[in-house]
Amino acid sequence: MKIGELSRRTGVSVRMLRYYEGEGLLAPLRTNSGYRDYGTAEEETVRRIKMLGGAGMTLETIKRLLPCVRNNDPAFTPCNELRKILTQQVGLIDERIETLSESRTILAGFLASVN
Amino acid sequence: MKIGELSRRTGVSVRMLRYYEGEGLLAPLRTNSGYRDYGTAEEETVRRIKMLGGAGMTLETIKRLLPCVRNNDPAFTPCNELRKILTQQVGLIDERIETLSESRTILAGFLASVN
DNA sequence: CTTGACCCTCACAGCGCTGTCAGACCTTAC
DNA sequence: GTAAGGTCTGACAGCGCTGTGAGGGTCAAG
Repeated sequence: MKIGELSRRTGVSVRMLRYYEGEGLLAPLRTNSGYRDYGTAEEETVRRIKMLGGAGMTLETIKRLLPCVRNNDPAFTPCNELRKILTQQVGLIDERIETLSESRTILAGFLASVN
Repeated sequence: MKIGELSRRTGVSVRMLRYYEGEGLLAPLRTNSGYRDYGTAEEETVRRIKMLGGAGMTLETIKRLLPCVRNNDPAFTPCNELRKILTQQVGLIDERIETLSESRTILAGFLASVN
């Protein structure tokens, strides 16, 4: 399928689909005239990228994760990197939450002192 | 005092001090030769900017907040905007934490499914 | 064969900082 | 007077996306 259709199906903008490719996350075939030609597998890949991105992952990180994901369908293939990356990501998120919580405390303190 | 000294005293880089000025958060005097000349009040302002920034605020937001802060010393002067802005900021942080928590849940789910 | 919808590549812009570099002047002290 | 160190302005770069626009092919239907 062409890029417009894939975009409609996945809800990912055409711009972003091309960007994924530039970042090495997708490698669609090309027609003679140069049009990108995506298969069903690519569609699934895009869905996963979207999902992982929605979980706050960088494309760079997703890229590292994709080899563990591309193979079979319903769940993830547990390759060596997988657990490691996921664990790192959770740690990263925890840090961010921690930072935000501290900020929240500070601001809430200010707010309380203004009462 | 000159910018270098202020930088040393506050721990804010020279670059950032100039940036604050460009954003309208500081307005130091100038010597005849064009050097910035900061007073004690400015130093205190920089400390506050740093603190509020550390609490996750945008310079833009801090700028709106400063008029409520500049006047007296130990705490904040409760001007009309103050409560409103602080409340907004706390709300913003809560949203971000919420988003991150959702991401965390998703990733933790993946991680669990890999076990 | 023309029109419209789609596709291509390349590149600029913006978010909110922050570092760094270039080219040039000022100040202090020897 | 010279040298070192501080300051000035201006501008480019990077983070990780994302939209938008220009300029130009492609494909299908009428």
